Amino acid sequence: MTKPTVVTLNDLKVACENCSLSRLCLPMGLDEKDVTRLDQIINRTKPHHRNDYLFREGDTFKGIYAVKTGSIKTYISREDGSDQVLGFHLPGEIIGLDAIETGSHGCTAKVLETTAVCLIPYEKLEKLSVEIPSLQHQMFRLMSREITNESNMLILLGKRNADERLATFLLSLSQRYKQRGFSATEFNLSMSRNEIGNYLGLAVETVSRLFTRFQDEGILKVERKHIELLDLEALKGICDSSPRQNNHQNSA
Amino acid sequence: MTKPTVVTLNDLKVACENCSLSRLCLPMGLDEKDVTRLDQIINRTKPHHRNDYLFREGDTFKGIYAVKTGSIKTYISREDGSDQVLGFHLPGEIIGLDAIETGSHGCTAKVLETTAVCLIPYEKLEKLSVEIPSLQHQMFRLMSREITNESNMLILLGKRNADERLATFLLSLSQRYKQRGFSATEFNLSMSRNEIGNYLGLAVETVSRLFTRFQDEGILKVERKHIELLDLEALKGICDSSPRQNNHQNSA
DNA sequence: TTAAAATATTGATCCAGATCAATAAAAACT
DNA sequence: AGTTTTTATTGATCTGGATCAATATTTTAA
Repeated sequence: MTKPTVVTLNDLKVACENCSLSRLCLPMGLDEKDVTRLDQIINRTKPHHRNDYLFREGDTFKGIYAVKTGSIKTYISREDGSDQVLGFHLPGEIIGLDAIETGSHGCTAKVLETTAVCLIPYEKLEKLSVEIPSLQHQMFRLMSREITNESNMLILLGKRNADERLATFLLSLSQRYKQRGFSATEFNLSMSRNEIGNYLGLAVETVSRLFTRFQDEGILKVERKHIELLDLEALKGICDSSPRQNNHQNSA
Repeated sequence: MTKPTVVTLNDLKVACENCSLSRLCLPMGLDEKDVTRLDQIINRTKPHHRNDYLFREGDTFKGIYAVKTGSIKTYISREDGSDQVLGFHLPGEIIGLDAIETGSHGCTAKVLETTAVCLIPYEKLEKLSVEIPSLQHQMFRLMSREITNESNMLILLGKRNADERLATFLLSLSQRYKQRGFSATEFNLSMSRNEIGNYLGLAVETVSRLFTRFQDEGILKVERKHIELLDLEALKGICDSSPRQNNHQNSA
Protein backbone atom coordinates (compact mmCIF):
# COMPACT_ATOMS: atom_id res chain seq x y z
CA MET A 1 0.00 0.00 0.00
CA THR A 2 2.53 2.63 1.14
CA LYS A 3 5.23 1.83 -1.35
CA PRO A 4 8.19 4.16 -1.15
CA THR A 5 8.73 4.18 -4.91
CA VAL A 6 8.10 7.51 -6.54
CA VAL A 7 5.40 7.33 -9.16
CA THR A 8 4.14 10.13 -11.32
CA LEU A 9 0.46 10.73 -11.87
CA ASN A 10 0.90 9.45 -15.38
CA ASP A 11 2.38 6.18 -14.18
CA LEU A 12 -0.43 5.76 -11.73
CA LYS A 13 -3.01 5.99 -14.44
CA VAL A 14 -1.55 3.09 -16.30
CA ALA A 15 0.41 0.77 -14.03
CA CYS A 16 -0.70 -2.87 -13.93
CA GLU A 17 -1.24 -2.73 -10.21
CA ASN A 18 -3.85 -0.05 -10.69
CA CYS A 19 -5.44 -1.70 -13.68
CA SER A 20 -8.75 -3.39 -13.05
CA LEU A 21 -7.93 -5.97 -15.70
CA SER A 22 -4.84 -7.35 -14.03
CA ARG A 23 -6.68 -10.41 -12.74
CA LEU A 24 -7.54 -11.39 -16.32
CA CYS A 25 -4.40 -10.19 -18.00
CA LEU A 26 -0.71 -11.01 -17.98
CA PRO A 27 -0.14 -10.07 -14.30
CA MET A 28 -2.56 -12.75 -13.11
CA GLY A 29 -1.01 -14.77 -10.33
CA LEU A 30 1.99 -12.52 -9.88
CA ASP A 31 2.78 -11.01 -6.52
CA GLU A 32 3.07 -7.26 -6.04
CA LYS A 33 6.82 -7.13 -6.43
CA ASP A 34 6.78 -9.11 -9.67
CA VAL A 35 3.96 -7.02 -11.11
CA THR A 36 6.13 -3.97 -10.55
CA ARG A 37 8.98 -5.59 -12.45
CA LEU A 38 6.65 -6.52 -15.28
CA ASP A 39 5.29 -3.00 -15.27
CA GLN A 40 8.72 -1.62 -15.90
CA ILE A 41 9.12 -3.32 -19.25
CA ILE A 42 5.67 -2.41 -20.56
CA ASN A 43 5.23 0.41 -23.07
CA ARG A 44 2.05 2.42 -22.91
CA THR A 45 1.09 4.63 -25.79
CA LYS A 46 -1.69 7.11 -26.33
CA PRO A 47 -5.04 5.70 -27.46
CA HIS A 48 -5.42 4.38 -30.96
CA HIS A 49 -8.38 5.30 -33.09
CA ARG A 50 -10.79 3.41 -35.28
CA ASN A 51 -9.08 1.83 -38.30
CA ASP A 52 -5.58 2.32 -36.90
CA TYR A 53 -3.35 -0.72 -37.18
CA LEU A 54 -1.56 -2.12 -34.15
CA PHE A 55 0.47 -4.19 -36.57
CA ARG A 56 0.09 -5.62 -40.01
CA GLU A 57 0.75 -8.98 -41.56
CA GLY A 58 4.47 -9.29 -42.16
CA ASP A 59 5.50 -6.62 -39.66
CA THR A 60 8.47 -7.49 -37.51
CA PHE A 61 7.35 -8.89 -34.20
CA LYS A 62 8.27 -6.55 -31.38
CA GLY A 63 6.00 -7.72 -28.64
CA ILE A 64 2.56 -8.80 -27.61
CA TYR A 65 -0.29 -6.39 -26.96
CA ALA A 66 -2.75 -6.35 -24.11
CA VAL A 67 -6.01 -4.52 -24.75
CA LYS A 68 -6.80 -2.02 -21.98
CA THR A 69 -9.97 -0.43 -23.32
CA GLY A 70 -11.82 -0.61 -26.62
CA SER A 71 -11.59 -3.49 -29.04
CA ILE A 72 -9.42 -4.90 -31.78
CA LYS A 73 -9.99 -7.29 -34.62
CA THR A 74 -7.31 -9.54 -36.03
CA TYR A 75 -7.51 -10.91 -39.54
CA ILE A 76 -5.54 -12.45 -42.35
CA SER A 77 -5.74 -11.12 -45.89
CA ARG A 78 -5.28 -13.05 -49.06
CA GLU A 79 -3.79 -11.61 -52.21
CA ASP A 80 -7.18 -11.87 -53.89
CA GLY A 81 -8.60 -9.40 -51.38
CA SER A 82 -10.61 -11.82 -49.28
CA ASP A 83 -10.07 -11.71 -45.54
CA GLN A 84 -10.58 -14.06 -42.64
CA VAL A 85 -11.31 -12.43 -39.31
CA LEU A 86 -9.53 -14.46 -36.64
CA GLY A 87 -10.92 -12.79 -33.58
CA PHE A 88 -12.29 -9.80 -31.74
CA HIS A 89 -10.28 -8.82 -28.71
CA LEU A 90 -11.65 -7.16 -25.61
CA PRO A 91 -9.92 -5.51 -22.64
CA GLY A 92 -7.62 -7.90 -20.79
CA GLU A 93 -7.01 -10.05 -23.85
CA ILE A 94 -3.60 -10.59 -25.43
CA ILE A 95 -2.79 -10.25 -29.12
CA GLY A 96 0.21 -11.31 -31.15
CA LEU A 97 1.18 -14.63 -29.61
CA ASP A 98 1.15 -16.28 -33.01
CA ALA A 99 4.14 -14.18 -34.09
CA ILE A 100 6.56 -15.57 -31.52
CA GLU A 101 7.63 -18.51 -33.62
CA THR A 102 8.26 -16.76 -36.90
CA GLY A 103 9.34 -13.37 -35.59
CA SER A 104 6.87 -11.57 -37.83
CA HIS A 105 3.16 -11.04 -37.56
CA GLY A 106 0.99 -13.53 -39.40
CA CYS A 107 -2.12 -11.40 -39.13
CA THR A 108 -3.17 -7.78 -39.02
CA ALA A 109 -4.60 -6.13 -35.90
CA LYS A 110 -6.97 -3.28 -36.59
CA VAL A 111 -8.64 -0.98 -34.09
CA LEU A 112 -12.46 -1.13 -34.05
CA GLU A 113 -13.08 1.79 -31.70
CA THR A 114 -10.91 4.12 -29.65
CA THR A 115 -8.60 1.71 -27.89
CA ALA A 116 -5.74 1.77 -25.41
CA VAL A 117 -3.21 -1.03 -25.41
CA CYS A 118 -0.08 -2.05 -23.54
CA LEU A 119 2.86 -3.27 -25.58
CA ILE A 120 4.94 -5.88 -23.83
CA PRO A 121 8.28 -6.13 -25.66
CA TYR A 122 8.83 -9.79 -26.29
CA GLU A 123 12.54 -10.16 -25.70
CA LYS A 124 12.30 -8.46 -22.36
CA LEU A 125 9.25 -10.52 -21.50
CA GLU A 126 11.06 -13.75 -22.27
CA LYS A 127 14.03 -12.74 -20.13
CA LEU A 128 11.77 -11.74 -17.30
CA SER A 129 9.87 -15.01 -17.56
CA VAL A 130 13.03 -16.89 -16.74
CA GLU A 131 13.47 -14.80 -13.63
CA ILE A 132 9.83 -14.86 -12.55
CA PRO A 133 8.48 -18.40 -12.67
CA SER A 134 4.93 -17.27 -12.07
CA LEU A 135 5.19 -15.05 -15.14
CA GLN A 136 6.37 -17.97 -17.25
CA HIS A 137 3.50 -19.96 -15.81
CA GLN A 138 1.02 -17.29 -16.79
CA MET A 139 2.46 -17.06 -20.31
CA PHE A 140 2.05 -20.81 -20.76
CA ARG A 141 -1.50 -20.52 -19.49
CA LEU A 142 -2.36 -17.66 -21.80
CA MET A 143 -0.96 -19.43 -24.83
CA SER A 144 -2.70 -22.63 -23.86
CA ARG A 145 -5.98 -20.78 -23.57
CA GLU A 146 -5.46 -19.29 -27.00
CA ILE A 147 -5.05 -22.79 -28.42
CA THR A 148 -8.24 -23.94 -26.70
CA ASN A 149 -10.16 -20.91 -27.97
CA GLU A 150 -9.09 -21.61 -31.51
CA SER A 151 -10.05 -25.26 -31.18
CA ASN A 152 -13.50 -24.13 -30.17
CA MET A 153 -13.68 -21.97 -33.27
CA LEU A 154 -12.69 -24.97 -35.37
CA ILE A 155 -15.72 -26.83 -34.05
CA LEU A 156 -17.91 -23.83 -34.71
CA LEU A 157 -16.76 -23.51 -38.32
CA GLY A 158 -16.53 -27.21 -38.99
CA LYS A 159 -19.77 -28.45 -37.51
CA ARG A 160 -22.27 -25.81 -36.49
CA ASN A 161 -25.02 -24.25 -38.57
CA ALA A 162 -25.68 -20.54 -38.92
CA ASP A 163 -28.03 -20.24 -35.94
CA GLU A 164 -25.60 -21.97 -33.64
CA ARG A 165 -22.70 -19.84 -34.84
CA LEU A 166 -24.38 -16.54 -34.16
CA ALA A 167 -25.81 -17.69 -30.83
CA THR A 168 -22.40 -18.92 -29.71
CA PHE A 169 -20.81 -15.66 -30.77
CA LEU A 170 -23.31 -13.55 -28.84
CA LEU A 171 -22.97 -15.70 -25.73
CA SER A 172 -19.20 -15.48 -25.92
CA LEU A 173 -19.39 -11.69 -25.98
CA SER A 174 -21.92 -11.77 -23.17
CA GLN A 175 -19.70 -13.86 -20.93
CA ARG A 176 -16.60 -11.85 -21.70
CA TYR A 177 -18.36 -8.55 -20.97
CA LYS A 178 -19.70 -10.00 -17.75
CA GLN A 179 -16.22 -11.10 -16.65
CA ARG A 180 -15.08 -7.54 -17.22
CA GLY A 181 -17.79 -6.08 -15.03
CA PHE A 182 -20.10 -4.96 -17.83
CA SER A 183 -23.63 -6.06 -18.48
CA ALA A 184 -23.98 -9.60 -19.77
CA THR A 185 -27.23 -8.77 -21.50
CA GLU A 186 -26.79 -5.34 -22.99
CA PHE A 187 -23.84 -4.13 -25.01
CA ASN A 188 -22.74 -2.48 -28.20
CA LEU A 189 -21.16 -4.42 -31.01
CA SER A 190 -18.00 -2.69 -32.07
CA MET A 191 -17.80 -4.71 -35.28
CA SER A 192 -19.94 -4.56 -38.40
CA ARG A 193 -22.32 -7.28 -39.59
CA ASN A 194 -19.84 -7.94 -42.35
CA GLU A 195 -17.06 -8.57 -39.83
CA ILE A 196 -19.29 -10.83 -37.77
CA GLY A 197 -20.19 -12.82 -40.85
CA ASN A 198 -16.60 -13.07 -41.92
CA TYR A 199 -15.56 -14.30 -38.49
CA LEU A 200 -18.36 -16.87 -38.36
CA GLY A 201 -17.96 -18.06 -41.94
CA LEU A 202 -21.35 -16.65 -42.94
CA ALA A 203 -22.52 -14.14 -45.52
CA VAL A 204 -23.46 -10.72 -44.19
CA GLU A 205 -27.04 -11.25 -45.39
CA THR A 206 -27.30 -14.39 -43.30
CA VAL A 207 -26.14 -12.53 -40.20
CA SER A 208 -28.64 -9.79 -40.82
CA ARG A 209 -31.47 -12.26 -41.31
CA LEU A 210 -30.53 -14.12 -38.14
CA PHE A 211 -30.58 -10.96 -36.05
CA THR A 212 -34.03 -10.22 -37.43
CA ARG A 213 -35.26 -13.72 -36.73
CA PHE A 214 -33.81 -13.89 -33.23
CA GLN A 215 -35.54 -10.60 -32.53
CA ASP A 216 -38.84 -11.86 -33.93
CA GLU A 217 -38.52 -14.90 -31.69
CA GLY A 218 -38.06 -12.66 -28.66
CA ILE A 219 -34.54 -13.92 -27.97
CA LEU A 220 -32.96 -10.50 -28.28
CA LYS A 221 -33.53 -6.91 -29.21
CA VAL A 222 -31.19 -5.39 -31.74
CA GLU A 223 -30.96 -1.88 -33.02
CA ARG A 224 -27.99 -1.24 -35.22
CA LYS A 225 -24.98 -1.89 -33.00
CA HIS A 226 -26.91 -2.09 -29.78
CA ILE A 227 -27.79 -5.55 -28.53
CA GLU A 228 -29.99 -6.61 -25.68
CA LEU A 229 -30.11 -10.31 -24.91
CA LEU A 230 -33.59 -11.06 -23.61
CA ASP A 231 -33.41 -14.83 -23.25
CA LEU A 232 -29.97 -16.21 -22.45
CA GLU A 233 -31.37 -19.69 -21.89
CA ALA A 234 -32.88 -19.76 -25.34
CA LEU A 235 -29.54 -18.67 -26.79
CA LYS A 236 -27.76 -21.43 -24.90
CA GLY A 237 -30.33 -23.87 -26.20
CA ILE A 238 -29.53 -22.86 -29.75
CA CYS A 239 -25.79 -23.31 -29.18
CA ASP A 240 -25.98 -27.01 -28.53
CA SER A 241 -29.06 -28.07 -30.33
CA SER A 242 -29.11 -30.03 -33.53
CA PRO A 243 -27.20 -33.33 -33.58
CA ARG A 244 -26.13 -32.93 -37.23
CA GLN A 245 -23.06 -34.71 -38.63
CA ASN A 246 -23.64 -38.00 -36.96
CA ASN A 247 -20.41 -39.63 -37.92
CA HIS A 248 -19.80 -42.89 -36.22
CA GLN A 249 -16.19 -42.74 -37.37
CA ASN A 250 -14.63 -45.58 -35.56
CA SER A 251 -16.54 -45.75 -32.36
CA ALA A 252 -14.07 -48.32 -31.04
CA MET B 1 30.90 -37.61 -27.69
CA THR B 2 32.56 -39.73 -25.04
CA LYS B 3 30.18 -38.96 -22.24
CA PRO B 4 31.06 -40.71 -19.02
CA THR B 5 27.43 -41.24 -18.06
CA VAL B 6 26.38 -44.83 -18.00
CA VAL B 7 23.55 -45.53 -20.38
CA THR B 8 21.81 -48.80 -20.95
CA LEU B 9 21.00 -50.05 -24.41
CA ASN B 10 17.41 -49.24 -23.70
CA ASP B 11 18.22 -45.65 -22.88
CA LEU B 12 20.27 -45.34 -26.01
CA LYS B 13 17.41 -46.40 -28.15
CA VAL B 14 15.20 -43.65 -26.90
CA ALA B 15 17.23 -40.69 -25.64
CA CYS B 16 16.55 -37.34 -27.31
CA GLU B 17 20.15 -36.97 -28.34
CA ASN B 18 19.86 -40.12 -30.41
CA CYS B 19 16.47 -39.27 -31.78
CA SER B 20 16.39 -38.14 -35.39
CA LEU B 21 13.45 -35.89 -34.60
CA SER B 22 15.19 -33.73 -32.05
CA ARG B 23 15.68 -30.90 -34.50
CA LEU B 24 11.90 -30.67 -34.98
CA CYS B 25 10.83 -31.53 -31.48
CA LEU B 26 11.13 -30.08 -28.02
CA PRO B 27 14.97 -30.30 -27.83
CA MET B 28 15.37 -27.95 -30.78
CA GLY B 29 17.92 -25.27 -29.99
CA LEU B 30 19.10 -26.87 -26.75
CA ASP B 31 22.75 -27.65 -26.22
CA GLU B 32 23.91 -31.16 -25.45
CA LYS B 33 23.99 -30.69 -21.70
CA ASP B 34 20.48 -29.30 -21.58
CA VAL B 35 19.12 -32.04 -23.81
CA THR B 36 20.45 -34.53 -21.28
CA ARG B 37 18.63 -32.75 -18.48
CA LEU B 38 15.44 -32.70 -20.49
CA ASP B 39 15.91 -36.36 -21.28
CA GLN B 40 15.94 -37.19 -17.61
CA ILE B 41 12.41 -36.00 -17.01
CA ILE B 42 10.89 -37.70 -20.05
CA ASN B 43 8.91 -40.91 -19.69
CA ARG B 44 9.05 -43.40 -22.49
CA THR B 45 6.51 -46.14 -22.68
CA LYS B 46 6.10 -49.14 -24.90
CA PRO B 47 4.37 -48.56 -28.23
CA HIS B 48 0.66 -47.89 -28.31
CA HIS B 49 -1.61 -49.65 -30.76
CA ARG B 50 -4.35 -48.59 -33.08
CA ASN B 51 -7.38 -47.21 -31.24
CA ASP B 52 -5.54 -46.84 -27.93
CA TYR B 53 -6.09 -43.56 -26.20
CA LEU B 54 -3.19 -41.39 -25.10
CA PHE B 55 -5.66 -39.39 -23.09
CA ARG B 56 -9.35 -38.60 -23.20
CA GLU B 57 -11.38 -35.48 -22.84
CA GLY B 58 -11.59 -34.60 -19.17
CA ASP B 59 -8.56 -36.62 -18.12
CA THR B 60 -6.27 -34.92 -15.65
CA PHE B 61 -3.41 -33.25 -17.46
CA LYS B 62 -0.13 -34.91 -16.60
CA GLY B 63 2.08 -33.76 -19.40
CA ILE B 64 2.49 -33.15 -23.07
CA TYR B 65 3.24 -35.89 -25.57
CA ALA B 66 5.75 -35.93 -28.39
CA VAL B 67 5.07 -38.37 -31.18
CA LYS B 68 8.14 -40.50 -31.97
CA THR B 69 6.75 -42.83 -34.63
CA GLY B 70 3.28 -43.49 -35.97
CA SER B 71 0.41 -41.04 -35.87
CA ILE B 72 -2.27 -39.71 -33.57
CA LYS B 73 -5.54 -37.94 -34.08
CA THR B 74 -7.00 -35.49 -31.61
CA TYR B 75 -10.69 -34.73 -31.51
CA ILE B 76 -13.49 -33.33 -29.43
CA SER B 77 -16.74 -35.22 -28.90
CA ARG B 78 -20.13 -33.73 -28.28
CA GLU B 79 -22.76 -35.35 -26.12
CA ASP B 80 -24.86 -35.95 -29.24
CA GLY B 81 -22.15 -38.24 -30.61
CA SER B 82 -20.74 -35.90 -33.26
CA ASP B 83 -17.01 -35.35 -33.25
CA GLN B 84 -14.65 -32.72 -34.56
CA VAL B 85 -11.20 -33.91 -35.50
CA LEU B 86 -8.74 -31.21 -34.46
CA GLY B 87 -5.61 -32.61 -36.00
CA PHE B 88 -3.44 -35.48 -37.13
CA HIS B 89 -0.06 -35.58 -35.46
CA LEU B 90 3.11 -36.94 -36.99
CA PRO B 91 6.50 -37.78 -35.46
CA GLY B 92 8.15 -34.75 -33.86
CA GLU B 93 4.85 -33.04 -33.15
CA ILE B 94 3.60 -32.17 -29.68
CA ILE B 95 0.15 -32.93 -28.31
CA GLY B 96 -1.69 -31.69 -25.25
CA LEU B 97 -0.66 -28.04 -25.03
CA ASP B 98 -4.28 -26.97 -24.83
CA ALA B 99 -4.62 -28.66 -21.43
CA ILE B 100 -2.08 -26.47 -19.65
CA GLU B 101 -4.53 -23.75 -18.77
CA THR B 102 -7.34 -25.85 -17.39
CA GLY B 103 -5.34 -28.76 -16.01
CA SER B 104 -7.49 -31.27 -17.81
CA HIS B 105 -7.55 -32.42 -21.39
CA GLY B 106 -10.05 -30.67 -23.64
CA CYS B 107 -9.75 -33.24 -26.38
CA THR B 108 -9.12 -36.93 -26.87
CA ALA B 109 -5.93 -38.30 -28.44
CA LYS B 110 -6.40 -41.61 -30.22
CA VAL B 111 -3.74 -43.74 -31.85
CA LEU B 112 -4.17 -44.28 -35.61
CA GLU B 113 -1.40 -46.85 -36.10
CA THR B 114 1.27 -48.40 -33.91
CA THR B 115 2.82 -45.39 -32.30
CA ALA B 116 5.57 -44.54 -29.86
CA VAL B 117 5.37 -41.37 -27.82
CA CYS B 118 7.37 -39.54 -25.19
CA LEU B 119 5.50 -38.15 -22.21
CA ILE B 120 6.99 -34.97 -20.83
CA PRO B 121 5.55 -34.42 -17.34
CA TYR B 122 4.32 -30.87 -17.30
CA GLU B 123 5.26 -29.76 -13.80
CA LYS B 124 8.82 -30.93 -14.26
CA LEU B 125 8.94 -29.33 -17.68
CA GLU B 126 7.80 -26.01 -16.31
CA LYS B 127 10.42 -26.11 -13.56
CA LEU B 128 13.11 -27.04 -16.03
CA SER B 129 12.04 -24.24 -18.36
CA VAL B 130 12.87 -21.72 -15.68
CA GLU B 131 16.34 -23.19 -15.36
CA ILE B 132 16.96 -23.61 -19.08
CA PRO B 133 16.04 -20.42 -20.94
CA SER B 134 16.43 -22.08 -24.33
CA LEU B 135 13.86 -24.66 -23.29
CA GLN B 136 11.42 -21.95 -22.28
CA HIS B 137 12.14 -20.30 -25.60
CA GLN B 138 11.37 -23.50 -27.47
CA MET B 139 8.14 -24.00 -25.53
CA PHE B 140 6.98 -20.51 -26.44
CA ARG B 141 7.87 -21.22 -30.05
CA LEU B 142 6.01 -24.52 -30.10
CA MET B 143 2.90 -23.03 -28.57
CA SER B 144 3.06 -20.08 -30.92
CA ARG B 145 3.31 -22.42 -33.88
CA GLU B 146 0.29 -24.31 -32.64
CA ILE B 147 -1.69 -21.06 -32.57
CA THR B 148 -0.57 -20.25 -36.12
CA ASN B 149 -1.50 -23.72 -37.33
CA GLU B 150 -4.95 -23.41 -35.89
CA SER B 151 -5.40 -19.97 -37.45
CA ASN B 152 -4.62 -21.53 -40.79
CA MET B 153 -7.29 -24.14 -40.18
CA LEU B 154 -9.74 -21.37 -39.37
CA ILE B 155 -9.15 -19.90 -42.82
CA LEU B 156 -9.52 -23.30 -44.41
CA LEU B 157 -12.84 -23.97 -42.69
CA GLY B 158 -14.13 -20.44 -42.96
CA LYS B 159 -13.30 -19.59 -46.53
CA ARG B 160 -12.11 -22.44 -48.72
CA ASN B 161 -14.18 -24.78 -50.84
CA ALA B 162 -13.96 -28.55 -50.86
CA ASP B 163 -11.25 -28.79 -53.55
CA GLU B 164 -9.03 -26.32 -51.77
CA ARG B 165 -9.47 -28.05 -48.45
CA LEU B 166 -8.42 -31.46 -49.66
CA ALA B 167 -5.54 -30.08 -51.73
CA THR B 168 -4.27 -28.10 -48.74
CA PHE B 169 -4.54 -31.14 -46.53
CA LEU B 170 -2.56 -33.33 -48.92
CA LEU B 171 0.14 -30.71 -49.37
CA SER B 172 0.42 -30.26 -45.63
CA LEU B 173 1.02 -34.00 -45.22
CA SER B 174 3.47 -33.94 -48.11
CA GLN B 175 5.55 -31.16 -46.59
CA ARG B 176 5.51 -32.66 -43.15
CA TYR B 177 6.61 -36.06 -44.44
CA LYS B 178 9.35 -34.39 -46.44
CA GLN B 179 10.63 -32.54 -43.38
CA ARG B 180 10.84 -35.88 -41.62
CA GLY B 181 12.91 -37.43 -44.35
CA PHE B 182 10.11 -39.36 -46.03
CA SER B 183 8.88 -39.04 -49.56
CA ALA B 184 6.94 -35.87 -50.27
CA THR B 185 5.03 -37.53 -53.06
CA GLU B 186 4.22 -41.01 -51.86
CA PHE B 187 2.81 -41.95 -48.50
CA ASN B 188 0.12 -43.86 -46.71
CA LEU B 189 -2.80 -42.15 -45.07
CA SER B 190 -3.16 -43.43 -41.54
CA MET B 191 -6.64 -41.94 -41.20
CA SER B 192 -9.92 -42.96 -42.81
CA ARG B 193 -11.85 -40.95 -45.39
CA ASN B 194 -14.35 -40.28 -42.67
CA GLU B 195 -11.69 -38.77 -40.43
CA ILE B 196 -10.33 -36.66 -43.26
CA GLY B 197 -13.81 -35.37 -44.01
CA ASN B 198 -14.48 -34.65 -40.39
CA TYR B 199 -11.22 -32.73 -40.06
CA LEU B 200 -11.88 -30.71 -43.20
CA GLY B 201 -15.54 -30.05 -42.50
CA LEU B 202 -16.67 -32.18 -45.45
CA ALA B 203 -18.89 -35.23 -45.82
CA VAL B 204 -17.09 -38.50 -46.38
CA GLU B 205 -18.78 -38.82 -49.78
CA THR B 206 -17.31 -35.50 -50.83
CA VAL B 207 -13.82 -36.61 -49.86
CA SER B 208 -14.24 -39.83 -51.78
CA ARG B 209 -15.49 -38.02 -54.88
CA LEU B 210 -12.62 -35.54 -54.71
CA PHE B 211 -10.02 -38.30 -54.56
CA THR B 212 -11.62 -39.86 -57.60
CA ARG B 213 -11.71 -36.56 -59.47
CA PHE B 214 -8.15 -35.58 -58.59
CA GLN B 215 -7.09 -38.98 -59.85
CA ASP B 216 -9.07 -38.56 -63.08
CA GLU B 217 -7.37 -35.21 -63.56
CA GLY B 218 -3.95 -36.81 -63.21
CA ILE B 219 -3.09 -34.86 -60.07
CA LEU B 220 -2.60 -37.94 -57.95
CA LYS B 221 -2.93 -41.67 -57.80
CA VAL B 222 -4.85 -43.12 -54.92
CA GLU B 223 -5.44 -46.69 -53.93
CA ARG B 224 -7.16 -47.11 -50.64
CA LYS B 225 -4.75 -45.60 -48.10
CA HIS B 226 -1.84 -45.25 -50.49
CA ILE B 227 -1.35 -41.85 -52.08
CA GLU B 228 1.00 -40.78 -54.82
CA LEU B 229 1.06 -37.08 -55.63
CA LEU B 230 1.79 -36.78 -59.35
CA ASP B 231 1.49 -33.03 -59.81
CA LEU B 232 2.43 -30.95 -56.78
CA GLU B 233 2.19 -27.74 -58.78
CA ALA B 234 -1.38 -28.48 -59.76
CA LEU B 235 -2.20 -29.16 -56.11
CA LYS B 236 -0.64 -25.87 -55.08
CA GLY B 237 -2.66 -24.16 -57.79
CA ILE B 238 -5.85 -25.55 -56.33
CA CYS B 239 -4.93 -24.34 -52.84
CA ASP B 240 -4.98 -20.68 -53.69
CA SER B 241 -7.30 -20.48 -56.60
CA SER B 242 -10.79 -19.08 -56.49
CA PRO B 243 -11.22 -15.55 -55.17
CA ARG B 244 -14.56 -16.30 -53.49
CA GLN B 245 -15.84 -14.23 -50.58
CA ASN B 246 -14.92 -10.86 -51.92
CA ASN B 247 -15.73 -8.85 -48.87
CA HIS B 248 -14.55 -5.31 -49.00
CA GLN B 249 -15.25 -5.01 -45.27
CA ASN B 250 -13.91 -1.63 -44.50
CA SER B 251 -11.10 -1.17 -46.92
CA ALA B 252 -9.97 1.92 -45.03
C1' DT C 1 -13.34 -70.17 -44.39
C1' DT C 2 -17.18 -67.77 -43.74
C1' DA C 3 -19.96 -64.27 -41.59
C1' DA C 4 -20.48 -59.74 -39.80
C1' DA C 5 -19.06 -55.13 -39.44
C1' DA C 6 -16.75 -51.25 -40.95
C1' DT C 7 -15.21 -48.44 -44.72
C1' DA C 8 -15.31 -46.62 -49.40
C1' DT C 9 -17.35 -45.53 -53.76
C1' DT C 10 -20.87 -43.82 -56.84
C1' DG C 11 -25.45 -41.98 -58.06
C1' DA C 12 -29.76 -39.23 -57.09
C1' DT C 13 -31.90 -35.68 -54.62
C1' DC C 14 -32.30 -31.88 -51.52
C1' DC C 15 -31.47 -27.75 -48.86
C1' DA C 16 -28.94 -24.24 -45.95
C1' DG C 17 -26.93 -20.64 -46.91
C1' DA C 18 -24.45 -18.10 -50.75
C1' DT C 19 -25.12 -14.96 -54.32
C1' DC C 20 -27.58 -11.53 -56.88
C1' DA C 21 -30.45 -7.51 -56.63
C1' DA C 22 -32.88 -3.61 -54.83
C1' DT C 23 -33.74 -0.49 -51.23
C1' DA C 24 -33.11 1.75 -46.84
C1' DA C 25 -30.68 3.80 -43.38
C1' DA C 26 -26.43 5.58 -41.30
C1' DA C 27 -22.12 7.71 -41.44
C1' DA C 28 -18.74 10.48 -43.55
C1' DC C 29 -17.66 14.16 -46.43
C1' DT C 30 -18.29 18.90 -48.77
C1' DA D 1 -28.03 21.00 -45.59
C1' DG D 2 -27.06 18.10 -49.19
C1' DT D 3 -24.21 14.53 -51.51
C1' DT D 4 -21.53 10.46 -51.56
C1' DT D 5 -20.14 6.28 -49.47
C1' DT D 6 -20.64 2.68 -46.41
C1' DT D 7 -23.45 -0.48 -43.97
C1' DA D 8 -27.69 -3.03 -43.18
C1' DT D 9 -31.97 -5.10 -44.42
C1' DT D 10 -35.09 -7.85 -47.15
C1' DG D 11 -36.48 -10.61 -51.18
C1' DA D 12 -35.56 -13.86 -55.13
C1' DT D 13 -32.76 -17.28 -57.01
C1' DC D 14 -29.05 -20.49 -57.34
C1' DT D 15 -25.62 -24.01 -56.02
C1' DG D 16 -21.91 -26.61 -53.53
C1' DG D 17 -21.87 -29.93 -50.92
C1' DA D 18 -24.89 -32.52 -47.56
C1' DT D 19 -27.95 -36.22 -47.21
C1' DC D 20 -30.11 -40.39 -48.68
C1' DA D 21 -29.52 -44.74 -50.89
C1' DA D 22 -27.39 -48.72 -52.93
C1' DT D 23 -23.43 -51.38 -53.71
C1' DA D 24 -18.67 -52.78 -53.37
C1' DT D 25 -14.62 -53.56 -50.97
C1' DT D 26 -11.81 -54.35 -46.95
C1' DT D 27 -11.20 -55.55 -42.25
C1' DT D 28 -12.35 -57.97 -38.20
C1' DA D 29 -14.35 -61.62 -35.76
C1' DA D 30 -15.54 -66.29 -35.03
